[in-house]
Amino acid sequence: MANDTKTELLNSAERAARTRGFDGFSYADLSADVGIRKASIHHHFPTKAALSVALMQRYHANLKKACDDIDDQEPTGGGRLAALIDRYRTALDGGKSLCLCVSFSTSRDSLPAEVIVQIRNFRAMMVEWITQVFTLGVTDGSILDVRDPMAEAAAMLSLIEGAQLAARAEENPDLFESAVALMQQRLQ
Amino acid sequence: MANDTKTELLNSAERAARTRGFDGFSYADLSADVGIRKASIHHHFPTKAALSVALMQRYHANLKKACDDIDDQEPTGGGRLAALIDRYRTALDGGKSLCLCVSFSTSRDSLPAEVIVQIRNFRAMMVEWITQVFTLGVTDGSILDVRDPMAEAAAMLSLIEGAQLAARAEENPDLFESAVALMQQRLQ
DNA sequence: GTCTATATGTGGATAGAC
DNA sequence: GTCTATCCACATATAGAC
Repeated sequence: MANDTKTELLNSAERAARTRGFDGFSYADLSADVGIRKASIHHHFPTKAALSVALMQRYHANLKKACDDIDDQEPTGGGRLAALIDRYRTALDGGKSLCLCVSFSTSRDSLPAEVIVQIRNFRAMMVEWITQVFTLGVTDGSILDVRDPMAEAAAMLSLIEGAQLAARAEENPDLFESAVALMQQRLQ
Repeated sequence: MANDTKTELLNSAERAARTRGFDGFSYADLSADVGIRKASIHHHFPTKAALSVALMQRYHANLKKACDDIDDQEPTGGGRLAALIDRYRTALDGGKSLCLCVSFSTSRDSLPAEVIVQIRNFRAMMVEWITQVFTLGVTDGSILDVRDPMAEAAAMLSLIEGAQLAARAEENPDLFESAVALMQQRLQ
């Protein structure tokens, strides 16, 4: 079930979208990557718009689960925020890949309206989770100098997305580290 | 000299690239926008790669000048940083447009090697300038809680670029404000 | 579910007249 | 410097056989 064609197509498409953007890959690329003909892809995803919806849906679910897993494994606010930063660091893949949400944002006008809604929901979910993490960090003293958890959360998400973008621009993961260094120093 | 065809093409291309990404516009779009035929555009910019180089070159010069102007007009570090944030806020155009550097970063693989170098130079220039602003802000006391000016600068650039991206994702400038609110509170 | 074959549009780019 | 006309590659998508 995990390695069926549909899943392989989603994997290939997500990799492509995150490295080259939504307008930067085609069904021909997926065809070459997965090893089936272009026309066969349409059987699984009738249009590229439908594919983009499926991508965002799976991405949202995956990140939600990642946040839940972090909650299970890290007891402190600081530990949870550090784990989130690490997740984005890993997703960068050495400066070759972006968060799908970041990648889709620049291609906004090429995407169906449904994906725009999905992007809004994704960001709302992330900001809400990060806000709770900051709130916990105040309570347990594991994050320094927290003024306003909600404002911190909005800034935090922009910071790590911007840090990914900087690293992607030069394909240099050091730029991600430079951008998040100050924030990491606040985590105990 | 300011409104010749070449400049109009650059203006149209920059607007297009910043709203739809480098892969999101074509010579046909520029043709319709500027009012000359596709083939005529090739007289001014033989290839799209050459056009992208010209765009980044002009963008770099424009931002350099903007920073110089801010230096002239704002005496304090806090004032200068606030002016930079305002520049990025204005560039957002209500959530429709990104910094060219941000837009190009996601299309990295479609761009000529020369542009990648230009992006690196652009970011280096910006980080250097912001670092000096933070240093001044420590001296004159106009920016609160500055730990390390260089680290602050890297984080600052990622923050405002990420904030633009968030606002662009939902075409909602409020998200830019939410992301930069905490930073603005540190400016006197 | 995958294939071949094809339709139809658009991409960047060139040749040569004016 | 701009035009018409054209090239070729590639995009998404469909029809119908196996």
